[in-house]
Amino acid sequence: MELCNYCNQKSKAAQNLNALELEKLELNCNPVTFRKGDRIMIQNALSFSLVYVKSGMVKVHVMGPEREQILKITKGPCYLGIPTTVGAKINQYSVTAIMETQVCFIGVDIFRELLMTNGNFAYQIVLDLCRNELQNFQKYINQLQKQGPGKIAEALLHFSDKVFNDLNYELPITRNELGDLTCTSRETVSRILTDFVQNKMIEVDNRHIKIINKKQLEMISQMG
DNA sequence: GCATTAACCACAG
DNA sequence: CTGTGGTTAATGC
Repeated sequence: MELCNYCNQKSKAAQNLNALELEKLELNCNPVTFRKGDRIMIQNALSFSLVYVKSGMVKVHVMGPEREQILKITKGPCYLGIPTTVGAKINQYSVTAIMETQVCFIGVDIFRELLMTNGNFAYQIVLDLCRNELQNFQKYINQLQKQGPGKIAEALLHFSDKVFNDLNYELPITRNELGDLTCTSRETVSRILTDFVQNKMIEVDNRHIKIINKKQLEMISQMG
């Protein structure tokens, strides 16, 4: 087993742990590598561990009454499942790898113990949860009040700014999933993308996206 | 009414 | 898995 002490991808929170605490963590930390498409957490399953994504990329999604809803696409390093594991026992959502992803499953009991005994650790976790919630509020508003082009523009910019830090990138998901992420249909996604191409805002080659006119995309994203 | 927007269906690469 | 065309329903001048 990998030793947490020597882990080169320690979270900001875990950097506050002392040798003894890291040893405890080690006993309840199980590293696993997932392939693209593998389910890491399953909605409605009982779970006693949360997930620390060391590297890779995942989608967090729920099956709603009508359709699949993607809550977010996120890359490591990050914690996932803290709300649903610490706050509930049954997973409220699923997590699926969209590329090769290395994670550690961390037992909820040891995690609770660390929260209670190490304030600096706990503070970093709270900080993380806060940022997450704010980001979620932002997404609610965007998705509820913007119309199609605004939502798609926002998603494209999100990948460019927050995920890849590049104007050129490989879209990690299908058009269908992009629809599930932005609350539109795959048909609408593909129409809007060709529209963006015709208006010279982006270039598209299958999954490859190149943002040419970022200003205008931002305009559309903001105007809705 | 008429225009806009987007979902649903169908069908073709 | 994607792109496109037709149809339909909702919404807003």
